Amino acid sequence: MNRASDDLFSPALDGLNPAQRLAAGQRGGPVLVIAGAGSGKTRTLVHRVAYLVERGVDPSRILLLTFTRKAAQEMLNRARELNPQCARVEGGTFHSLCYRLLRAHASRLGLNRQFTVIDRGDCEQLIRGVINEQKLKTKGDRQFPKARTINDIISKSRNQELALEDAIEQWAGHLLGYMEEINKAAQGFAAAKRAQGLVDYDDLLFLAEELLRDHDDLRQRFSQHWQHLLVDEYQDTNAVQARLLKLLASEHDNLMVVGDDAQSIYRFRGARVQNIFEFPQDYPGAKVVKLEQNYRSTQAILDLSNEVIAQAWHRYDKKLFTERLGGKRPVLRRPRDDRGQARLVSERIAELITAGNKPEDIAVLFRASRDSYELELELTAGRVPFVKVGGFRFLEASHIKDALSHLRVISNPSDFLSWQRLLMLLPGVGPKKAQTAISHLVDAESPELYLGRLASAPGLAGAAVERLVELMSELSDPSATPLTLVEAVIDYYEPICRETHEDYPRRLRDLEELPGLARGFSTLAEFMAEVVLEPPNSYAAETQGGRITLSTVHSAKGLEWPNVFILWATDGRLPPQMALMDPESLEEERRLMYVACTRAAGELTILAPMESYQRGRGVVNNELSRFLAELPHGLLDNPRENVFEVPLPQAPTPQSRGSQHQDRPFPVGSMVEHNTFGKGRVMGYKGGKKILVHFERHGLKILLLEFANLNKV
DNA sequence: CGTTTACGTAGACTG
DNA sequence: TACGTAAACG
Repeated sequence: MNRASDDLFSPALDGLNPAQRLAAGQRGGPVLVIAGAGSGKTRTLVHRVAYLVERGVDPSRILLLTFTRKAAQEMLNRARELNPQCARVEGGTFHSLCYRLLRAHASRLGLNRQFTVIDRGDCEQLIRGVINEQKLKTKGDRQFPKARTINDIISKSRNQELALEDAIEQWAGHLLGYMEEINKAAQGFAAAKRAQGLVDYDDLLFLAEELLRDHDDLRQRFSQHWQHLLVDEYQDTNAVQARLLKLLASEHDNLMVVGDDAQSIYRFRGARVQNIFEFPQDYPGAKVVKLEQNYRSTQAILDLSNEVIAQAWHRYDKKLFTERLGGKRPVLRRPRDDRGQARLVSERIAELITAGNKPEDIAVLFRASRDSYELELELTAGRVPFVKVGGFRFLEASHIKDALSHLRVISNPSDFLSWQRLLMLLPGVGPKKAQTAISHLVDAESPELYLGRLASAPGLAGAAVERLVELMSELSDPSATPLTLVEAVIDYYEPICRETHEDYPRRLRDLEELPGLARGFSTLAEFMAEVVLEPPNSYAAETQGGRITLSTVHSAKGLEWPNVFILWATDGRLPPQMALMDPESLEEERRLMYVACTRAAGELTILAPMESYQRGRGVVNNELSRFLAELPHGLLDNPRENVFEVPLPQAPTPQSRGSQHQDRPFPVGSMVEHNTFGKGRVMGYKGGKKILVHFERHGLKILLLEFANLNKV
């Protein structure tokens, strides 16, 4: 009878705590799950999937969207253990979903059906080409923005949906003088993509939105097809992703999003933490469930983490708690410099391993990829095996791009970017000859024609070209599998790689990874899309056992280890110098520190070298990261066993601490009214003196409490 | 002579 | 790594 009671006894909800059960056992409609770090978010989603299937929802009509495809696969594997039928649930990333939709309906948008997905490096090269072609840069102009910078600006303007000028103003004010050139570059870039059938990551989202928005039959069809949508990491979605969800959910509103505003760390690439705040308004009647019990860390680590995030502008107030009371207090150590830091960490790692800890239970986290450089040297010297995650991307390595460019022109012959790349591998061919050869290819329509023209293009002759033509005709065999194609390319490219790269042994080893990736794909297009769409970090991580992990904080998102080290917890590194001027960036850095701390289950060691060497400035003193310096005493252990180490800075004065918690006249989340700005919602407090309000008509404002003159609504 | 290639140096985050 | 310049190539 009682509908709630049959849910309560659903086997699919076994083993969940009450809050998790409440979330996983929703029948439908919009649901927002605020899932604190380590609160069993994945577990909840897994059980949610099993619950829906158990209730009779066709598994293939459930769609699970996650940050990486690997995350989706892992969740679905776990769900399958609860109910084998869950194997048929569909899962992936936003980008892979968009790719599928576009692939199936490219013609509706007038898009080349053979379109190729390109990565950031490709975008930059395309922009570089436009700059040269249109002579946007006057010779010797050192101020002229790099292709990378221009691409960043374009991508930011698109992700945040700002006019290009506004994006330049906000992110690169010093380049306002190049407005016209950047504008032309952006237009040329867009034109080049269109002409060559290239689609970048941003395009995937916007084109898919266009497809569903402008073609009502498709919107209806897909929305009806996926009856339940589950979205992980909602705090890191951007505006267009939120609109895509709206379109996909339009027929039923069965949308569950899961996230944690305190862990939003992708603002720099367009993520809108507001999405998670606005969800209840976007979906009136949405249920909000908070998961606050942490199953990962000891109380000592949570105490620190809670304080780190306590002053953040986050609206969904929550305090993590755990049953793992006590635990070792996190340790703060202040070695003299990065070598001292590397030595301390590697020594401690050696101790941990000697004491019986497994290497794979140890992780070292840092803000930027190069922050681990000294430690890598130290670990290599000490023969401690490690795997580094983040920073380097397999697919962006030049030798991988070289090899793949041959396959790209097979699946999309108008991909001139790849033609250029592969032609320039030929001896005696530089940008000029490649360009003229390509202009002879332009109006060829079939791969065969391309081949004919390639062989006869002016300036191209000789044994190397013959080998290339031979390879291309081999690759044109429509019955060949991706695996055999990849092997043919490697056979062809290997001698070139040996010639051009000093460090060819390492590069050849990378190339040997490709056949393994290609295995199992039946079409070249599928394989190429997979390789571009799946963040390549995950490939290496699969095979690693017996190694400690070195990772950027971003790449560590969602993961945990019993023992965690955080490097460079200093002002200038975490937060980085660049973030110090911009309050919103600084907030993101604080969340990053929070994410870093909450990765630790049992033991957390934070390092903050006293000094560092900076180009142009020599040796400089480092302040302890402001996110730690502002904390009350007692949360961190600060041993003085090392001569270079210094005690914690002065504890904050009693009144400043007191004021943080007491002078909060309006509860976070409540509505207030301001004389000029009108109504708004309290998002949080800043430093005890400032309040953060999101006004309905004026957006986010930081106001001084003393003068704001706010009234309760 | 126009191109390609080799080389030295400035500059770097995060996916 | 990428760009600018200079040497080498054809």
